[in-house]
Formats: sequence, C-alpha cells, structure tokens
Amino acid sequence: MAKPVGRRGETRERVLATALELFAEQGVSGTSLQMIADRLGVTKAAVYHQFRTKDDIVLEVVRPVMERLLVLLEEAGARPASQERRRFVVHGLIDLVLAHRRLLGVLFGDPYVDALLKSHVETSGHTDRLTVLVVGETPSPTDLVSVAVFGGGLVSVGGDPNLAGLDDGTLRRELRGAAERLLFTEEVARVP
Amino acid sequence: MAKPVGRRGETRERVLATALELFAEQGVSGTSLQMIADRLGVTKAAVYHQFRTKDDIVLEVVRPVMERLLVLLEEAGARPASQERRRFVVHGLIDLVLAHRRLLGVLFGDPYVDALLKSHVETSGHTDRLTVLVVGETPSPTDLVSVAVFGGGLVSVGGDPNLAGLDDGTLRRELRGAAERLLFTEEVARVP
DNA sequence: GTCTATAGCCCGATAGAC
DNA sequence: GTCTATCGGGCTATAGAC
Repeated sequence: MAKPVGRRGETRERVLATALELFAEQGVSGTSLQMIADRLGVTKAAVYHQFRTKDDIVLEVVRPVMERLLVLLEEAGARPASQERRRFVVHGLIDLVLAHRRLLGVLFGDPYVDALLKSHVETSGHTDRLTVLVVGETPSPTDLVSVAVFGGGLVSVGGDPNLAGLDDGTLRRELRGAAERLLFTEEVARVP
Repeated sequence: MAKPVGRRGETRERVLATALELFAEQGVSGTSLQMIADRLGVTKAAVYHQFRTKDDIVLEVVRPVMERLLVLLEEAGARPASQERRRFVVHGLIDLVLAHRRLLGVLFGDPYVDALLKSHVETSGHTDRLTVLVVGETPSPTDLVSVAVFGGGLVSVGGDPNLAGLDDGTLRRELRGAAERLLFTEEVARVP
C-alpha cells in the first residue's frame, strides 16, 4: 500500500490544502478537479498523478479526523461507563473540533462524504459507537435529543463565520460550558 | 407574478416532492435533472416545461420555509426586546423545524443553496436578523456559542435518523427543554 | 512530475414534433 | 404536457511526450 512519492510529498500536501479550501467554499460535489488544479497553477493531469480519483482526495482530507476519532473511541471504551467517561468523550470531541475547525463543518453532513465514508468499512459505525458512549445503550428521548443537538451544533461551529473571531481557548471554554448546561444538567420539574 | 399553470399544478408539485427526496439523499449539487425525471418516470424536457432552470426548483423547494421564517421575524420584531421575545423566537424556530423536518437538515448548510439564497435579495440577511433577535446587538461569547450550537443542532435534528422514531409532540417538548438548558440558564460560577 | 491532448460520459438547457 | 433529438460544455479519467 506504500506509494513511491517522488522525493517529497509536498505537491500532495498542497493539493490536499487547496482541496479543503475549495470544499469549504463550494462543497465537495461543487468542486471539480479543474478548480483544484487551476488554483494550484497546474493542470488536471498533475493532480491525477498524485491521486487516482477524486474520492481518494476526499478520503485523504478526512482521514486525520477519522483517525483521531478512532483513538478517542478506544481510549473511552477502555474506561468504565460513568458520568466521568461521558465528559471525557465530550471534551475529546470538542478538542477534535477545535483542531479541525473548518474541516468538520464542511465535510460532515455532506451527503457525498457520508456515502463515501459509509462505503469504507473501517470508518463506518464510528458515530454509532460514539452515541452509545455518550448516552448509553438505552437512551431516553431527552438524551437522544440533547446529544443530537449538541453533536449537530458542534459540527456546525467550525464553519460559522460569526465565531471566526473567537480564539481556541475561548471557544473551548464556551463549548464545554454549553455541554455542561445541555448534557450534564439534571432535569428540573416543570409546571405545565 | 401569477403563473398560468395549465389546469392544475399537480405535476409541478410532484417535481418538487421528488426533488426534495433526492436533495435529501444526494445533496443539491449531487442531484441532476435527469435523476428527478427518471424517478418521476418522465424525461428531462418534461421537467423543464415546469421550471426554467434548476435554481428555480431549489428556490421553490425552499420558499415555504423562508416565507414562514419571515413571518416569524416580523412578529418577533413587533414585540419589545425581552427574555419573553427570545423565547418566542426560539419556540417559533422549533415549530418551524418540526413542520419541515427533512427540508431544513438537507438544504441549509448546503453551500450551493447558501450561495443561491444570498444572491436573492429578499431572502438574504434573514439569519442575521434572527441572531440579533435572540442574542441582542452586543452578544457575549457565551451567547454567540450557545446560539451557534443550538442553531446548528436544530437544523441537524431534521435529518437525524436516530430521531426519526420520535413523534412531533415529544420532539417539540425535548427541543424546548434543550433550549431552556442551553440558552436560558443563568451561568453558574465554576471552580477551576 | 508536469505537460498536451483526447476519450467518453453526463450535465443543464433548447428546439420542435405530437 | 410529454416526447425525441441535439447543442455546447464540463466532468473524470487515460495515454504518451518531455
């Protein structure tokens, strides 16, 4: 599986960086290899020399996130189920989002990427394992909705232009605060 | 602006319904007029007889949501700024999501749709007005992040398969509860 | 490793018969 | 209102020169 990458894979890295930019601006389906090549100042064929297909580019762009997610899942799985483990997973996810701000907002939720990831055995099923780790095997409707809202919100903060001005430290603190309020607050009886 | 729609616009409605289905499955850029026509059992030209361009179809699919959002914005704008108004807007958004479950999750956040809406004067700026109504003119970082998380989460619940089993009543109750915890909870001092 | 050139397909969109 | 047929163009992908 090792590929003989000339001297250094620097062109390869430039392709991936440019692809990510364009995916963020136009979406994956809206980005052609021609656009990537144009922005790099090379031809389509040069890009094809680095990646066999467009799907390979997408998978390579997403890979760092998936690998990191897998590590988080394994670390969490090794711990006993508890409130502490839930918090460990949530904080890990927040840090993951911070480390890949743009990437997550753009690529996850994209139907093209979803289908692509689902067709690759090693990455499919991660989100299901995640849900179980956070809400347990038999979640209540409250748990389900809370996790869905927080998960969806977490993914969307990356690409949110309103939040571009916040530095990582502030964003981490605020996201942890939001998680506490949303996920770790006891239900209070409400009078109808 | 009234269009002379043959006898009844039933074919037109079928096109829109089918388009929505496909947008949900493949994304907007990933859906061709050929796919829409194939699923309907007609040819591309028949679809083109109902809509001048693909963009017209997308705009028409989104229109009910935008119109309802505009009504909500105007009703809210007529009220004095207060906690009560914030809650009114949030509850209105929740009901809007419930009324268009699939549509919202699929189309909003799609770069193609975003660009299309931005180029149409009458719909652009709605989300900005929304943000102001909920968090005010000078939002704190906490407000910004809370609203971003809840907004992103709200949009994503529509397409979430984990939540497909929940009926509208349950989902409304749980979303309101999540909004209370996330948006309307006083900050508590935390010891570092 | 990058180039030119091209194959073959599907795209959005149009014209005109029925 | 639906059809067949077609346009021009962009797409992914390949072949082969430098």
